[in-house]
Amino acid sequence: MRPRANLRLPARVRSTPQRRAGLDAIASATGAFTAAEIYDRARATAPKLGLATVYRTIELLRRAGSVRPLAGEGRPAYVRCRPGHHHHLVCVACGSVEETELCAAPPAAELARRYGFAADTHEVDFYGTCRRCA
Amino acid sequence: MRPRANLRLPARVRSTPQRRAGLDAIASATGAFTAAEIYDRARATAPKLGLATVYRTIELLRRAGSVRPLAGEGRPAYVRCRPGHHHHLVCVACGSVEETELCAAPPAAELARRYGFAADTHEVDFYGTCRRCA
DNA sequence: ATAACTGCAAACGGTTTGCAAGTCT
DNA sequence: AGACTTGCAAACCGTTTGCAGTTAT
Repeated sequence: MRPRANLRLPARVRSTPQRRAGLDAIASATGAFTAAEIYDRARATAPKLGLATVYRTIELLRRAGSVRPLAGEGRPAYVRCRPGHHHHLVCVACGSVEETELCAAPPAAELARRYGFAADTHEVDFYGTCRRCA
Repeated sequence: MRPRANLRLPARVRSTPQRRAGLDAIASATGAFTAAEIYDRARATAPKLGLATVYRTIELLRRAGSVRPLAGEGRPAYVRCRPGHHHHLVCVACGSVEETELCAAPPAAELARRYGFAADTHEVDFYGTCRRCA
């Protein structure tokens, strides 16, 4: 559980029952989630919801920075997150995802100096066992 | 081009023409590569090679730590790499991939203290522009 | 001799797309 | 009214799998 993230649709899009249902399902997700899970959950309130619409809603939120695809091990999944720089602690036991502002990235200046590499972004995900699954 | 990595099959597997072809194609890859690219390239030397065999060869090397799936943006791909702890600098312009041993990952102790999280592994990939594409 | 390996083709799972019908503003 | 959104079903893409035949050891 947890104080639910304030999750909103981007400015210029319409508010439809389907989007609200998807949004609510994502807002109440506790950890990593898949599109199918959101689909199942959201259909409780919007029975005729289509899976494609769920994907479209996720994409909407991804562009807004409120959802990220999770790259690592196992099945593809997404995480709800706040915009801005942070990384994820992914529990391989229960799938919960916690955010941390601790950043594993060497400073860009160091990469530039040593490799001539201009880093735009980086992806960092930690995989391990969370407190409750320990 | 570049000094080619010494890329070898794991100990207990058989050396077949198909595997050698796949192995060579991977060994001579300059940056990130897809299974389909390896397939195309390897068929020059092993015309009857099947795509499934390419995947099986990649999996072999992945388990040996010589190849990693690349998570980030864009199409799925793999990178050849040496075993051991390191991260990747992925050029979004040309697709080249460089390894760096630089790692500023927060020490496991810090994650444990702050989040009760026991980190097993982490994935870090940098996306930006390499020296030549600057 | 035999266990490992291969190609093929079909199956798979997640995601995307084209389109006609419906809905928000 | 008009642009945006939706559901549906089919298409897509990368990957995996079952299997009968082949090959390295």
